[in-house]
Parts: sequence; C-alpha cells; structure tokens
Amino acid sequence: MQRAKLSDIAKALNVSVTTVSRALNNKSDININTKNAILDMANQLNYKPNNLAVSLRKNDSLKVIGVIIPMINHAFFSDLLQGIMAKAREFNYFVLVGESEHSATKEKQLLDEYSDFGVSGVLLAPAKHSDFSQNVLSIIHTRTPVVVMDRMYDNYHGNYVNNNDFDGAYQATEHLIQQGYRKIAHIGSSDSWSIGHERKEGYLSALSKYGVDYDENHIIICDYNNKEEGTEEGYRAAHRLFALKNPPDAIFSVTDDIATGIYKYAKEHQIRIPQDLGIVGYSNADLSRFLNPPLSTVEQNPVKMGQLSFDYFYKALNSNGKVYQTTLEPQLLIRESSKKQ
Amino acid sequence: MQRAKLSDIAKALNVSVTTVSRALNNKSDININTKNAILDMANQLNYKPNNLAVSLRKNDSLKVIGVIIPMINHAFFSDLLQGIMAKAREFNYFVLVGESEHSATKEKQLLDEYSDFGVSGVLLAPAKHSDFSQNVLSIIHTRTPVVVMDRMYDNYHGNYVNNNDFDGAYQATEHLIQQGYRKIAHIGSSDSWSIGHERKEGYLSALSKYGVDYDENHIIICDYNNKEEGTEEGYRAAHRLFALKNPPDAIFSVTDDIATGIYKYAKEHQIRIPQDLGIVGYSNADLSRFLNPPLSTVEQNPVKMGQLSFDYFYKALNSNGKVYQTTLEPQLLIRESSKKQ
DNA sequence: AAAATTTACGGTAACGTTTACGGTATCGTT
DNA sequence: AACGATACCGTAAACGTTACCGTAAATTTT
Repeated sequence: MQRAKLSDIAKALNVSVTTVSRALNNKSDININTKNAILDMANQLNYKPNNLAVSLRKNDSLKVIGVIIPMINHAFFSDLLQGIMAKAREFNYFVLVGESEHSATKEKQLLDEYSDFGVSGVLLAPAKHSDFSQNVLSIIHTRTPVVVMDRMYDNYHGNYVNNNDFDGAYQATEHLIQQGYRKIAHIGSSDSWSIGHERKEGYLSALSKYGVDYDENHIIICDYNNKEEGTEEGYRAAHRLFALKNPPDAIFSVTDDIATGIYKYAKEHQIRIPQDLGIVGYSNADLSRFLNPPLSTVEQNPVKMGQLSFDYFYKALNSNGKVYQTTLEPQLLIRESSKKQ
Repeated sequence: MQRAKLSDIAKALNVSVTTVSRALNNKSDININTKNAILDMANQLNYKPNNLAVSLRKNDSLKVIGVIIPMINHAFFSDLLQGIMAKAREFNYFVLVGESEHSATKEKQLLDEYSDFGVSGVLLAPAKHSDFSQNVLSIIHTRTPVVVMDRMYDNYHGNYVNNNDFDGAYQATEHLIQQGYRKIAHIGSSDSWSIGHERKEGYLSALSKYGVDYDENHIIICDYNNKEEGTEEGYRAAHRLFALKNPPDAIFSVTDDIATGIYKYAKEHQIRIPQDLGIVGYSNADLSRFLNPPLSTVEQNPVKMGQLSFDYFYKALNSNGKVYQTTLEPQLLIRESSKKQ
C-alpha cells in the first residue's frame, strides 16, 4: 500500500538498487533484458521516484517557482498568472501561488517562506506599499532569480517586466484632448506606488504638451485594495469632482475599477457619458466592454507579461548574473465612453 | 555564498550536528548556553533548514497541496482559489496551481505530476469532460486525499464540496414564473457535465411544479471554454431562439457569460430587458452588476467553497478514511433584468 | 593463448536532516 | 564509598536516491 521504492524493485528481481536506478534513468552499462524486467516491475509496482530524495541527492532545487501577487481574483493578476503558468508547464515547472493582499509584511513573509522552501525562482508582483529594501534584497542576495512584475522599485537593477504606464496614460489623455475635452480630471493612486506615479506623470505630460491647463483640484488620489473598494472610491471621487465650482468634462481614471464608480455616480446624477463626461480607464477589465456605454481603456497585455516573466526567470537561472528587463507598450482601446465627436 | 547547513554551524562551534539540530528544534537534553550560542550562529550564518532533507528524513510529504482548475482567469475559479489559499496559509500549506483548460488529458497529466511530486493532497475542480475512472481513481488509491470541487462525478464516493445547482436553477426559474413570464427558455450546457445536467433539471422541475409548459425548441445546449466564447454562444443561442415562430419571453441562462451574449443580441434587436425579455444568469460574475440593466443571477459562494475544500482536505489527511461531503446552497440575486412587474 | 578491452553489475558514500541509543561527567543519596 | 539519577552531548543509522569506483565475466584484440 505504501509507495514503492527502488529497493522494492531491486528485492523483487534480485538485483541491486544501483542497477534499478540505472535502468529507470536509462543510463548505459545495463543489459537490455534486465532493463526491461526492471521497467516491467516498476510499472507493476506503480513506482514513482521520490522527488525529495532525487533533488536532495542531485543537489538541485525542485522545479518549482513561487509567484506572489497582491490578489488573485482580479482579472489583471489572474491573466498574469495564466501567462506564467502556461510557460511554466511548457518547461515542466510547478507554480506556487500566494497572495500578499497588498500588505508589505505578508509579502515579505511569503518571500521568506518561498526561499526557505527552496524554490528555483520567484516572480513577484509587488504589493502597493511593498518595501524594496526589506523584501526583495533579502532574497536577491541568495542565488534565487527574482523577476519583478508590473510595477517598479526605485534603484532596482534586477530582472523585471513592467508596463509603460507613462505612455499608456499619455495616450489616454491625448485621446481625450483630441476628442475636444478640455477640463480633464485625473483620479489616480498614491505616488509612492510606481504605477500611480507614472500614470499621473503621463497624464500631466499630455496636458502640458497640448497646452491644456489643469485645475489642481482635478487631481484626486485614492487608495483601495479590491474591486469593490475601487468602485466606492471612484464614486466618492466623482462626487468630489462634481461638487467643485469648476467640474471636469472628462476623467482619466487610473483603473477600470474606479471608472465603474464614476459610471455609477454619473448615472445617479444624469451626467451623460460621453456627451457631458468623457471617461478613459485603465487595464481593460472584463466588464469594461459591457459597461453602458462601453468604457475606453488601456490594454496592458498581462498574459504576455506573465509569459515573458517566466522566460526571464528561466534565462536568469541558466545565465550567470545577466539581467533581463522589458517595458511592454500598452494599447489604448477606444470605445464609446470617450467619443465626444 | 552557499546556503548554510547544520554541519557549518557545528563546525563553527565545535559541537556535533546532532546538538545543533537539537538546539534549533528546541528539544530537551541541551544546555541553555550552547543552545543560545547555536541560535546565534544560525542567525549569523542565515541558516535555513533544507526542506527536502527534513521531509525525507521525517518521511512525510511536503506541506504542499495541488489545485487543479479548468482556468484561472475566470472569476468563479479565482474566487475559489482565493478561498483555498486563505485557508492554506492559515495551516501553513503551500499551494500549487495548474490549469486543465477543460481538457481531460491535461487534467490527468497534472494529477499524475502532482502525485509524482508528492503533494499532501489534491483539490480538483474537474474539467468539463473529465473522466472519473481515468483521472481520479488513479490517484485516489494512493493515500493522498482528494477533494472534488464544484461539479460531481457519478458513483463518486469521496470528499467533495459542490453547489446545489438543481436548487439554484429551480429558484431562478421559479422567480421568472412568479414575475409573470410564461415562455421561459433555457440556454444550458452539455448533460454530460453534472452542472449542466443539474441546472437543466432544476429548470424543468420548476416549470412542471408551476404547470408552465415548455417548448422543446426553447432548450438550447451550447459548449464553450472561455468567457469570450460564452458570449458568442449566448449571442448565437439568442439568435436561434428569436428566429422561432414562438420566441421566449424569458431566458434562464446557465452562466453569466452566456447572458452577456443575450444582452448583446437584445440590444442589437431592440428587445427590451426586462419588459420584452426577462433574464436570469448564474454565478454572479463581476460584470453582472454592471450590465444594463443589472443581471439577476445566482450566487455560488466560491470563496466559501474553497475554504471548505481545504478544510476537508485537512480533515481527511488526519482522520483515517473518513469522507467529507457538502453541497452548498446558492442564493438567487434579484436585480433588474428579471423584474417584469 | 595471453593481453586488452568491453559489458554488466554491485558496493559504498553522499545529499542534509532527524533520532534512537549510548556514553560521560556531575551531583545527590545512602 | 558506592550507586543511581540526571544533564548533556556524540555516534551511527536512516530517509530514497544517484555518482563514483571497482570487478568479474565476457568479448575482442594481438
């Protein structure tokens, strides 16, 4: 009833454990007949090698990578994970998954646990308030390759795959300007988060490039950790914007989650989209296509990001100290919510 | 630069490996001073136990469970996974995740690989055309606990957590009847899939209970593997239904994905929801709240299902041969899409 | 026919731990 | 003074596997 081991096969056939091992790993130095007998017996006993023992003996870690993402039930991250898993399967790696829930301490804990576990590498999509020096440095000085995904740390010189958030925001804002909107607000997220920072800068850059002035009150920063909170924050932000003497005629929202909150507010207050208010979101959430009207947004290609991240892990594992970095280009998807003309 | 081991600490302090082991696992039979010295040195050398060696020696498998789901980037399954991961963390288990992509062979492969790997247990949300005898039986006769989630196999007597799909469908259909709809169609999925079967039966049962006849042409079976295909299938099915001489005035759809396709068709053909057509979906997808009008649907509590599944794995691991089974009760969420009155 | 080579296998050690067991020193008891 | 108890530590074996070395027999070469 127990799992069969080499010695069981050996005993059954009156050969040594060494011979059995040789047969199963089809090495040379073995007679074809004994080999076949061993293979048969292995089959019969349903032999499965003990990975622990193999890895221990071979002195290499298990073919396992650890993935840390802020949350799993969010389309961006589950797409990212899908990309990773597809590539991992291709290269016969197992994938451990953990959620940081946007907490720096949980992230650090997971990182340590993965490291203790002996993963071959870590793919990390940092939490919002992740602490680079605390978290990543601690594992980086081991030989385990790390790939940082989605967002960036300051002064980080390791492997990463992220998005050109500046550019995505620039395109989105430019598009709103070209459509004729002139009072373009931005609902963003904390500057301490690279993504929030970059998107705000892209927004500002487009405004200044086209000589559109902006009202300081038109930038609202909010913070949230899941979709529901995002909707609420968006609603509240919209409320604040439309309470101003000078309300905006368009909003570039840092996420689609927030945009849904704006929709809700607009509907309740008979603000017509896109006539009275143009909206562009970010990240092409599933529901963005189904909103009424469909939401213009920025596609980030999370699946591709995941695939590339695994590739970089794999390359980093097999090259010595080489560093792999890519910034993916996002695409603006123009739908009804921003078509003033 | 290499990972420190017990012998390194031992050498540094001129004690035996055994003593070091005793100190670190705070066993008795050790002097408090040597213990402290060892702990200090361990810290200094950044010692991390080698899990492979520990598990090998202790003869227990790693604290790892394998999760197999049809796809990750679908709200139901990522919620399910979240529930599993939350509980797993609580009990200090790692979670391996793999996608079957609704393919029976990939599922079988993953199952074997997990088994080879030596996971402590497997949580399986079977693919649509999963083959019980092939897949699950092969692992079940090892001592690894298996929990089947979401759908059921015929003649399966092991651990499971699923939903009362019959009841959910019954509630949904009953609600449509009570709202005054009388020509209620069903867009369902293959009978070979327990979920499809149960939901169809629930639908039929409600109709017969209330003495509402049904048109055989009003049942359309479709098959799809991801959200986009679901939308397309829904669109096509709606097209077929409204090409009938006797089109329906309501549709109970087996999933929200399909319902979005119905919405699309309805919008294009000026069919008003809920006045001309009542719709109830299934599974409370994110976007269902944001559809116009908001879609009535059935909530399945996937997070709870995930938590319970882990609990059952854990119990099964520690009890001997006891079997744990639960069927969760779904809740009908009534929104605008089905309010005729 | 002797020497050289190849074939096919076994023995041993090792990967990094844990643990059963044994041993020594110290102390208290009678 | 002799003995038992206790505290502390080391030795060795074991978990299942593979790498390395050795060797007898079989085969080829000279």
